[in-house]
Amino acid sequence: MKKYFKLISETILFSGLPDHHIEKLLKIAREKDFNKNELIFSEGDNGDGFYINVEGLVKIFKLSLEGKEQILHIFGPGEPYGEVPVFSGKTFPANAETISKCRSLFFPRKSIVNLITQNPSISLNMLAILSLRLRQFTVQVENLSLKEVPGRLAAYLLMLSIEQDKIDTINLNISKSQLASLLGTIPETLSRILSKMAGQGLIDVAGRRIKLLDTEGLEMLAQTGRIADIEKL
Amino acid sequence: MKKYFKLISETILFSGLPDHHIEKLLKIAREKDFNKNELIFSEGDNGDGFYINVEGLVKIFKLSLEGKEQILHIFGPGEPYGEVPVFSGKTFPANAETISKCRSLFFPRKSIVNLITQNPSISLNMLAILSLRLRQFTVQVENLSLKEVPGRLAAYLLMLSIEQDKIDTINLNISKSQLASLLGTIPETLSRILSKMAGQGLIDVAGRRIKLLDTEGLEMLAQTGRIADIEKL
DNA sequence: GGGCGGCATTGACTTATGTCAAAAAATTAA
DNA sequence: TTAATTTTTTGACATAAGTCAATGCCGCCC
Repeated sequence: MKKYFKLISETILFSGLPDHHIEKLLKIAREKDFNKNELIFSEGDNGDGFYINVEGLVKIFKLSLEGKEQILHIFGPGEPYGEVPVFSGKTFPANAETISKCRSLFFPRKSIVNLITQNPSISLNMLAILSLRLRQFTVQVENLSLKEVPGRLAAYLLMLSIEQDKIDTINLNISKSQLASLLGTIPETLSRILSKMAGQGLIDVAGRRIKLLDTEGLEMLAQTGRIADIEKL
Repeated sequence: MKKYFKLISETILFSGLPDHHIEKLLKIAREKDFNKNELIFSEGDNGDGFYINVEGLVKIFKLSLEGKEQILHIFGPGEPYGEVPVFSGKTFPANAETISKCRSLFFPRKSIVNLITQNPSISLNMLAILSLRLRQFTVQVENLSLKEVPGRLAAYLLMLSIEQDKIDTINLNISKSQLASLLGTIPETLSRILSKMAGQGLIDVAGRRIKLLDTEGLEMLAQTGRIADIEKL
């Protein structure tokens, strides 16, 4: 488990924690490996601990009765997930499944509650993480309710370009159908909108590689969220 | 401030806290009064503390550039709001405005962070509150993305009927245009759907008083979320 | 109590996005 | 490489929900 020392000590959750504490933590943690497209937990399950992802991508999502999927988060290495039941005392509010081959560390509920009780800085870190996640949710609700799909897509592309070094050619780390599910739409609609935006000279699409040709225009689209308002200008 | 003792000691946040602690808290708190439709804070403002509402209703909402509003929460007496900046270190992610004449208690950041540092049970309470709010957001995203407006409305009505004593005649505590904004739609659409559902014998509408005539049907509508799927049966 | 202003409803119309089906492209396996 | 499976794209069509505008309704305040 020593191999995770660096990663774990650099996570937001455990940053500022003295080394001997982190070593203790790593003794408590259980390594869990998952194949691609493997279910980690389901909505309604009881959660007796939370995870920190160390390798691969995990998606957190809701399903409708007809099978439409809405992705809530995608978590990469270093990010914790599945904490809600630990503190709320209720079940998981959504499903978790791997997008790729994955490895996560599992921390049992008891030990994390102990740690928080003894260590105020951890509890403040955890409060910060949950607050940031609430923040993200306000953005997602705003996107779904107040922006049309092109606006959500533009916002996502711009976010990626900031995440990935600010170069104007970005790489989707997920498939287009997963992206559709993240943006709250379906693959057909996403496909049409990608080619429409390419036709307008905003982007250039080549598989998972997307070149941002007009960041100004994309920013306007992301802000207004509505096609109609742009075409008025 | 003594008059708030009972209310504060019964909030989820401070439940289990010894009396002398609550008295200390009430000395720290500042009483804030607001008129109807008064802005409490705006998205992007710095937050140097959080609030507990004691009287009236507060809405937390996002605004689009064109002025469309999406309500995220409505908080009544005993509920805390505005905590995100306290822990995330960032600004308010949304706006807060009163729906009615209102009174809230304001707790400065410093004293609440102190309290948490000294009192692990408070920090666990706060973690529980934030976790429950994350849970609510997953439901809101699900509603917006996977359910059509009639489904969201049915779910809301059923929730109200549980909140309000389980009697089958419920009372909207907000105006219909505010309800539209909470459900992620506009008043015209809500109005049409209310009369459509009345026509189908699901409900009976008289101003803000709504009688649930067919809870079975409403539950099905709330679950499937899509009109088309119901009409197939 | 009467007029005023916000709230709610209704109608005609537009549009963004979903549905279904089929073809094309890309990825994986054999 | 070829075959097989999945992902993506394209087309024709259906529809939920938004827009704009007008009217009706109700509570509120002078």
